[in-house]
Amino acid sequence: MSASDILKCIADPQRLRILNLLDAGPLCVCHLQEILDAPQVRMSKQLATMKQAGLIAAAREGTWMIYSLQAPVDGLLKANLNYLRQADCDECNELKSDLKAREKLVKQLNKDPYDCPESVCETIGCC
Amino acid sequence: MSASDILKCIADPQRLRILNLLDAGPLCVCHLQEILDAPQVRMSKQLATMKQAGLIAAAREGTWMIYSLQAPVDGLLKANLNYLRQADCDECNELKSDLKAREKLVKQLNKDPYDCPESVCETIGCC
DNA sequence: CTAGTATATTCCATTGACAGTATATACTGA
DNA sequence: TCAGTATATACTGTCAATGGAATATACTAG
Repeated sequence: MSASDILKCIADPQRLRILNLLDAGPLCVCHLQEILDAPQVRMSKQLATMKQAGLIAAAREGTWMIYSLQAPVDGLLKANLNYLRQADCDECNELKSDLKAREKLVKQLNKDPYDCPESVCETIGCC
Repeated sequence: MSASDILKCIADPQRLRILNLLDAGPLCVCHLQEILDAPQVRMSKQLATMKQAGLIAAAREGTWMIYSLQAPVDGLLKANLNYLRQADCDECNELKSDLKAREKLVKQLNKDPYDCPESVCETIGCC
């Protein structure tokens, strides 16, 4: 996995948003879909791409798949996320609001624990 | 010019090498060709791409074109160059050796001042 | 075993990036 | 004006990325 390959992953707006969200903690596919308002196929394929690239890891919990950044988190990815989250541009602001949407979703799941299996809640820390 | 567009520029190995070299100071097309061992067409087109992206600037000196990083240097680009130059990977090491090749070239031009017009020498600091 | 839910994969079409060849442009010096 | 050098652009073919529709898989609950 070369630096260029990692940068190509990051260079896609939606993949970047996914990586940004996962950096705040694991999430399952359906929650990513919801936050990013993306169709299932696209999400699944982008996740597959990044998994192949070694940037993220998947773990099954029943019928759900939980994705997280592959540990140890790639330094180049981390450097870019750090930069973009403190910078001021359209895409950077979107990353910030995505993180807020994530918070909101987690709180909502806290109220409605039946929305996801208990083991999932433990993993993503929502309930 | 979005963050993704800039990342797409950086994500190409040869464009990255060009940006890395220009970060050490301006260079003309023929010198870039020489250091990167790339045909003229390819070099010219990649430079055009990055110029359109607003990452680099061009200045004519007679028949020569001198390229430099567009000031102020884009923060995202800088962050990536900084990271990659201190990291340890194949591409990172190539960036380091490119900088050495640049040094060598400048010294060589110092000895052979007729290789390039005087105004060029002043700009790139070779003679 | 069946139905249902969550996710992945296959197939197909479209678009975009990139390379190379040939040609054009911009400039210099005689 | 002409020849030569440095660089840019147009044209064309090829290959990779991306998206959507349909389908397949993996799992759970009954």
